[in-house]
Amino acid sequence: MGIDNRSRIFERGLEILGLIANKRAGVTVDELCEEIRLHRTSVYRYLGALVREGYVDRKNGKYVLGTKVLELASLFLERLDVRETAHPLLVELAEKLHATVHLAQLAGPEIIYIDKIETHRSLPLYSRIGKKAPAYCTALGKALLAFIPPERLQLILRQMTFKPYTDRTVTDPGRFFEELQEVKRTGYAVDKGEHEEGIFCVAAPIFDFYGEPVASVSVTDLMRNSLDKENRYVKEVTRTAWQISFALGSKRRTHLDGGR
Amino acid sequence: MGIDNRSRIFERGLEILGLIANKRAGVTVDELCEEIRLHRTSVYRYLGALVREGYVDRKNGKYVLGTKVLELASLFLERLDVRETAHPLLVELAEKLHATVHLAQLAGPEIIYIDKIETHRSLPLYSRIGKKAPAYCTALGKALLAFIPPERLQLILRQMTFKPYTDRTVTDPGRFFEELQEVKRTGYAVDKGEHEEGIFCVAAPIFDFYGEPVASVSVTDLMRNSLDKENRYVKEVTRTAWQISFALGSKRRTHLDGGR
DNA sequence: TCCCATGTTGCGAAAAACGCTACAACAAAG
DNA sequence: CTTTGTTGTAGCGTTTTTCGCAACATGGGA
Repeated sequence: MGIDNRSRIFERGLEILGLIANKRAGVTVDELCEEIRLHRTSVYRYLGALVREGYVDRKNGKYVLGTKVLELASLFLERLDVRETAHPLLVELAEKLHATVHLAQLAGPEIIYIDKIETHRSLPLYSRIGKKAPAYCTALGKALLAFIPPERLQLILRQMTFKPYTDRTVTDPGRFFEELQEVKRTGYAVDKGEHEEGIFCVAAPIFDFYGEPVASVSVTDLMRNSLDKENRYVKEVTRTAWQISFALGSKRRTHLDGGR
Repeated sequence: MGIDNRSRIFERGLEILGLIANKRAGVTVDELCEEIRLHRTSVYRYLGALVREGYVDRKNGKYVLGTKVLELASLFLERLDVRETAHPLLVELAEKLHATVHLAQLAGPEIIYIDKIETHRSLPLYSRIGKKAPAYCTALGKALLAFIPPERLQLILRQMTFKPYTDRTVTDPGRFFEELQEVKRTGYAVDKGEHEEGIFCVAAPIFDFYGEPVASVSVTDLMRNSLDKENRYVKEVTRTAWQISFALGSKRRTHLDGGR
């Protein structure tokens, strides 16, 4: 952490950019002079650089943010990989709960695991990074399906065949759809041995900058668990999912918010 | 047009920010030194300011864009009333045509996407909000260039380099100018695989209260389409553009009316 | 251990910014 | 039609800041 005050001019320039950003209606040169206590001439020179580089535009004699900031933000988002962002938080979650944690994306009517964190106590499971599993009988899948746009959901439902993996697997489309509504309402999904016998999962969706569900995170344990433990899983998984969403720049405040 | 080279330091700082933005994997101090031919010490001081203000973060010893750029971009988008006004109408258009819809602004000789609506059937495209594309080979760009004041057009034309993206890209300035006249006459622009191979676009300009073209709206599809479908796209896109213009208080009755 | 890459600090020479004045272009007011 | 005010440029002496050098930490990896 370099606490080096020695690039004052550049810092002041950035400060001016920040000031302009925070005035939605635009700002005049004199207002800027007032705020940073500089001579008009000097402010013009900062503005010249900002305008030349595209960070600031002139609109009806006032200065407003330019398109360059959008361009940078797009590059910032491009670099943001859900997996990279999520990983440390997933490790933290796995360690806190002493259980296996998964990260998955939708791939048609299936999910694909894109990350997996095991702890010393974790169970031998079917999953592996890159492996696929059906979406309709996994918590990870349901957490995602519940939040995608209705048209896309319909499309995916049509591609699905509800094959029973265990005697708890939901195979009735109507009942499945109802379950998704419940997931949408509560913000998390569960799987009680619907895919693998005796395996219990809780999952929550992760939203990106645009409010779109891009991945989901889950914790896995044996089914013979107390209600207390189950509640703790729900709480921690949703918390982690929310943290990841936040790190991705999501604007959602709760799972009930609409996208965008 | 302030041609005042006198804020070199600030400008150089912004240049450094731009360099960092364009390296997705992050950049080291020495790489930056190389690029701008400055001593390592100085670069550190610029970076110090950028990190302090949140424009840049350190990630594994490399420097990458920070969250501040996202923050500014969201403020930028918030200020755009075109976008807010247009959004519901764009969604409607996308649903009606089952195709991807874009909203863009001019940014010098390029366009920048400020909104994008996808449907379940939409194509995987290169675009993203905040991303830029050349104006001369996109329908969105041509729809805007055709309606800006001649002096401004001349200025922008001088900044353009006509690089061929596909073998259909128009690279002759004279022919391009003629095409703009045609766009001005008909009120809409098309792009038949001039930017992305096999991609077809129709765009129409949006005018604000003062009759100035402030944005354009487009619909995108594959090129293998019937003339009927093409005509439908033209009709619907221009209709939506007019609705948005109207909502912005545009006084134009047709695209042939003069501005102001 | 030494080495090399990475990051921090002190200081003088050199360069840039600051802010003064002056001035042009334009609009609104008198 | 002049006056007054606003907005943006330009030149230049003075003052402040930066630049780049060298020296100095730090902290792995061969």
